Amino acid sequence: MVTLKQLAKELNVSISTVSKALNNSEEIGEETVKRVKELAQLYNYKPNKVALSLKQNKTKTIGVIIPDILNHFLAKVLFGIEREAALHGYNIITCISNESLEKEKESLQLLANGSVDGFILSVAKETQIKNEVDHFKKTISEGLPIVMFDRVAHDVMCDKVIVDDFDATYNATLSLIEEKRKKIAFISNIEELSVGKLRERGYIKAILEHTAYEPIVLKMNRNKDSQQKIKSFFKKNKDIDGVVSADSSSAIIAINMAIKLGLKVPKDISVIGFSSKSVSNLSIPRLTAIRQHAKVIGANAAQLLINRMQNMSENIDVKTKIVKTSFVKRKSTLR
Amino acid sequence: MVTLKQLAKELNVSISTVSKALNNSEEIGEETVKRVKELAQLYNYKPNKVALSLKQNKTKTIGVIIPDILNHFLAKVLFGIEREAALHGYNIITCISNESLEKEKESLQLLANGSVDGFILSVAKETQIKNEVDHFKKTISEGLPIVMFDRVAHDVMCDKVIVDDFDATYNATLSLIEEKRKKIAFISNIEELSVGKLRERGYIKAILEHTAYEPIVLKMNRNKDSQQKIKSFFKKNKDIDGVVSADSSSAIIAINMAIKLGLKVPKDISVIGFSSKSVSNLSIPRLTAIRQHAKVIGANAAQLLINRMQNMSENIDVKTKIVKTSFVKRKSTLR
DNA sequence: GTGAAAGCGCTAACAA
DNA sequence: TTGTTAGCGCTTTCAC
Repeated sequence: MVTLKQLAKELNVSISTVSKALNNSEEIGEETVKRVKELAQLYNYKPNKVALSLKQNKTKTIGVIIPDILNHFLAKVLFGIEREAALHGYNIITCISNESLEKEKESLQLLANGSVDGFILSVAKETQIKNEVDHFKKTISEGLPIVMFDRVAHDVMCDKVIVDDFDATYNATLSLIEEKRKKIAFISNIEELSVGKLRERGYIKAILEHTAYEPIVLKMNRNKDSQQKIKSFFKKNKDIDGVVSADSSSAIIAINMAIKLGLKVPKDISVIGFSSKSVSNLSIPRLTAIRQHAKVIGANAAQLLINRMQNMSENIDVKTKIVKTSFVKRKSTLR
Repeated sequence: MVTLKQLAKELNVSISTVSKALNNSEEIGEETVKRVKELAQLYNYKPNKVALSLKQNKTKTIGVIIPDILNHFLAKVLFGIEREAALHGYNIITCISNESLEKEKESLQLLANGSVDGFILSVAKETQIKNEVDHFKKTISEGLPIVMFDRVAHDVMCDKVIVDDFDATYNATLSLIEEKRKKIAFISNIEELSVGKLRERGYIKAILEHTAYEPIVLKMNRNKDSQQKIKSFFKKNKDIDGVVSADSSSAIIAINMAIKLGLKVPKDISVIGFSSKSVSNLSIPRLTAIRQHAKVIGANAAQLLINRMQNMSENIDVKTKIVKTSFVKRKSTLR
């Protein structure tokens, strides 16, 4: 990489002249500016990012800590973050906590050394289970703002972007009740997560508000054999005619299993799941889905963070932004 | 963040003494080292990464340019890269080209300003179609090594990690022929990509080597209605009893559509697709799959790059590493 | 055993 | 209009 120094030498002017010329300072003569710019162009000069960061004490880089990049929802949020960040001239450094508290702490530590100006993260499963938040608080106290999305730590004062999980499953369950479904089950493989709990509660509330209904819940471990679990569940709980699923894959499997067991979807059984478009399209009939607008969540998180970073002096109150889900009627439900 | 300067002031010693003490230099007295370390600990001192990078002229950061983070395979490679990089103390800056040549160029440009020490990337679709490679060559000539994976530009001299796509579909097709399938079709929604072409050729070769077989190919646009396309395809080409799919989602849809059309899988029709475990589990029966070992690919790419970066002086020959696919027999084929 | 000084690449206040 | 200088945080050579 060419440096100002080299350009200056070749042009027989001082470094600061070159710097000013390239930054369109009024101070420098037209002729000089022209000469400098031409040479810079020729050598494809780019100001060294590291030197700039050191000088200006900010990196224009956001640290993103994601629990699981293979989770489609989280990947999509990352996409939204990246796009919004790029729009504002920010880069993102991605760390994957792999749902581990230790790795999460480590990543936070590692990047809090001047590598980034702030963080966007979703809390790791282990962290949520153990309910640890000190590492977040410490980072914030060091002057690095955090924005949390989806899985948030309520005890930490910071900006947050969340989904109306509770309302979403509540409404989804209501809609199945309106379809006159009699036995509505809830399937989840994320019960340990804050969002998993909220989704379950939304379902429970809708069920308990209606006499003649009672909760039927299947909780699975993410890595276990879902097909078998769902099959036994269907066999054990005869006549289930409605399913609300907290994730996408179990919803797809539920549809396929129902068909396999000789049921017609949605004639005999309706299925609703949290899902993105691409996954909803995998089943026949297509899955009626609760969409979370992951990209919007990512974009919002990035906006909140960038806004906070650019106004570090003012002490803005922390915001919690709720991105509403939408209900996308496809073919796995009656209405 | 505390700096050496502040520590030095508080301890009434010089900056260099503090620096040396923290780096366990032999020069510094035991007592001093102890005092320094204690205060550093107290203030949670971390050496400023940016200053280090400037000083040492390397960032310990890898730029990763991914065409599409929502592609499960690519996301998984990213996971592999991140893990391997972290193991060696490297961070990754992620850019998403969104399959666009322009964005790819831009990202390369943007990070080639000292932000990263090298790149790992998979070539964007548009880039492959237009067959542009100058931006890669330019980056390399600026002293920033590139490692390409999966979708590579053959005209660029750099390390590469690829999959044995050709052999994989060739063998998959053979295995269907051995099952005594009579009409074997190939379904692809990635025909524009280098890997898509290779996969198709592998299939074609196997078919042409056997008289009594002829190629039946369905090419789809990624964003169009795959369910409808596959349905028409099945209806138009009666008696298809074997499917090799270049991607995972069309394989899953093919299984579901076959069932929907009254066929038994795998009794009446076998389906094989490129797929990861999690997606293969979505269909009933589970998809027999060609696994690409995405994480291994990512890890290999990271290793190649780190190795090259750490031996920039020596002029090592470029390597192309082939990560072999494995054939995972599940329930959508007879054998 | 400790400190002063230079230098990585850049910007900006100040001097000429 | 142009140049000199200091300084961002750190390491390292060379004096003391």
